[in-house]
Amino acid sequence: MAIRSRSVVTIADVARACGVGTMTVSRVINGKKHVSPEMVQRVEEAIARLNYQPNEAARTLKGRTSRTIGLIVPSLSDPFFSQCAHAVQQVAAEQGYMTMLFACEANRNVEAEELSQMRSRNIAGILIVPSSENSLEQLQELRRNGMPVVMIDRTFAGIDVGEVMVENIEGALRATNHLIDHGHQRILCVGYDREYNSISQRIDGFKKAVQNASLQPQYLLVNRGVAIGPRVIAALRSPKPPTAIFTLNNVTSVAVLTALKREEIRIPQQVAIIGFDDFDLASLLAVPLTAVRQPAAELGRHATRMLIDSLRVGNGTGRMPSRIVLPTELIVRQSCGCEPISRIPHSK
Amino acid sequence: MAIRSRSVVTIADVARACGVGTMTVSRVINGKKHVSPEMVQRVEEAIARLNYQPNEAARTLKGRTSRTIGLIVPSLSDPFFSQCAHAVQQVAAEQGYMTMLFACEANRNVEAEELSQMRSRNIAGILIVPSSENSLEQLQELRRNGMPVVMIDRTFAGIDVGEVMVENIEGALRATNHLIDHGHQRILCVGYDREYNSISQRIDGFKKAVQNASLQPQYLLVNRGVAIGPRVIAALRSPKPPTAIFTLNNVTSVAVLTALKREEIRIPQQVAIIGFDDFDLASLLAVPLTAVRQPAAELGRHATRMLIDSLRVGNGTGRMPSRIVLPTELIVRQSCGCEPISRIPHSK
DNA sequence: TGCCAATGTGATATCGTTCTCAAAATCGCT
DNA sequence: AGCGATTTTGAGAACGATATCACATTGGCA
Repeated sequence: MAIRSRSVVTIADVARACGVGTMTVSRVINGKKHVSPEMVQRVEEAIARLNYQPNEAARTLKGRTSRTIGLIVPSLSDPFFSQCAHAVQQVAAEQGYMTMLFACEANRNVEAEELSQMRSRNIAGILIVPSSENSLEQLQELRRNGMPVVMIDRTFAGIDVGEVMVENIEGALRATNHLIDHGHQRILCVGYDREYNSISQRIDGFKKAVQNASLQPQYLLVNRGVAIGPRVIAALRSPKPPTAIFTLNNVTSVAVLTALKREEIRIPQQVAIIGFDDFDLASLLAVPLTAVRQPAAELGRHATRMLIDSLRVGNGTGRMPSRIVLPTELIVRQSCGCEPISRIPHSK
Repeated sequence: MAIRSRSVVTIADVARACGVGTMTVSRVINGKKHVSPEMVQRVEEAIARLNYQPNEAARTLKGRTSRTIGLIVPSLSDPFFSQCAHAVQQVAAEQGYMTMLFACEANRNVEAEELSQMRSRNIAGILIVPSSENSLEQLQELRRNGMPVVMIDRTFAGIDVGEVMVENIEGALRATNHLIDHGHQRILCVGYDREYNSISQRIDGFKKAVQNASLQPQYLLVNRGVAIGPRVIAALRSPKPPTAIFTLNNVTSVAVLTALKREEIRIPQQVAIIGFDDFDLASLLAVPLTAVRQPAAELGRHATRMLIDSLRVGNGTGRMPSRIVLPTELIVRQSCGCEPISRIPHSK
């Protein structure tokens, strides 16, 4: 025979304990004006004594918006996303917001379902690393209803959301140039097909660098789900094989490295490699990987601040004009053929 | 002049559209009995047409509990935790629960703050990888009020929460034995001091194996915040240096590997190493790391199921009797001195 | 036929908070 | 002293959903 007693202390209890009305207590809690100092003290004492905590559900119901932001990422197994999520959660917490976490596994249905959940839960705003164009319409609908939205890492055209990106073109350009500087003439760009504009931009950067050097760009772009390793090996066994590889993201780098290891192809002697997206263990690899570092945590931080700012000023229906683009950094290690030296910060 | 219109459609709107009372609509939504089939159809149509979604805040306020679980992890940068978090989120979503994510950075104040947030948000239950004993009292208080709690990876005595652990003792024993089988006589156990019982158990397993072989256990246990790399190097330069190292967790392994690399100490020739806790890139390292694999995702899955089960049956005030212990697996690679062979599954 | 049970439906109270508005008290100024 | 302006306070109505209870309507069965 369970007696449910969770969170029994209500604002009314506090009010009664002080012999005042609930409104007075409410005003004290919310730091409003028009309360006498002594009253503030008396109420605060009672709150502490009774261990009172406001019921967020009631507040949300009344105020129409919870102090909660939703974060949708494709997955947490990719350190890029988990670092980003981590930063989001931290900044949000600092600002008094909770983070509702969603990992959609790049599944459009899941993403859609999650967005719909957001609506019913009076989420204050949405941070999303969008996985597919399919949710676009739903996001637009949410925007129309005044929901602030910030896209991280990737964006889609035609929707007025906040955007926090990295300098993909410049980063890819810089990386490719580095390979060219090493004397490579046949460079293979490996990754998933132009799913997102971030990937597109990286491909564009690669192309630009290669063409600037009057070389022929080579591509190996596959669809999600296709094993990329064997394709790379095949390319390396073709008549005029690439002497260097530029991988478009984290998972691609790992896939390629794994394949190269299995086939015992030596880096950088037989093939050099630079990856877009750095990761913690890159320096401990058999051949430490030269990589374009994306400031994952920074991305998350900026996005969260942007979102919360727009929450504060506007009532949500305002536009989301902002766009932040963060620089990348080329971390030179040995997979490109360099002796390990230094970091080359990247600026325009 | 913004007109706020978010989520205007209420249950009353649906009721009006059907010319019925709100209770009828509510009954349809919640699949209760006592509604005629035609009415169900009519209401469901209206719901779809109006794109109605129930307001969770209102439901929570009335029902006293939200369909939301809280997850507290020390950090997301450790892949062990992020994999775990990922699994939690997935299982929860399948069961219709949302996941509120918290990363406490092993900061006791943050953890406390987060727990108190949980209370005010009518969280249905808590999953926690506890960071310190400090929150124990608070957790106990929550338990007393009927909040289901499941601890993951670590537990503390004297509190009746659900527990999902791995076989730490057996895993450490197995790993240490493997080193002993390689002929090592002086094995150093490296890690952070007995902060958690999971670490304690690993140390116990190590000790047991070493003593079974009539060897002297050697320890290098530091407090959090102390750089572990230099200490290891110092130990290796002592008169009778260890010939093998057993690291107690992920971050320790990485710290040690980094130090060994910097000092150009060769693995496994100069020192062999086995780590507790495997990670994705372990096989791509300069010397692929032999490690005890913990089923991080499984841990998260089991914990989530346990929590949600206890949510369903009890009204929360029941006891949380369960304890699940999952097996580990020794992944043999080359850092132990083996040629790369196979996985040795671990069973009692 | 009469009566109890089961079914379908809606009016109303309630959850805990904040908003609106009005009343009371205080102050400043002519 | 008089009067408007300001501060301090509280009563009551929301917010949107569900629980409770009451009221019809049906059906089964003696």
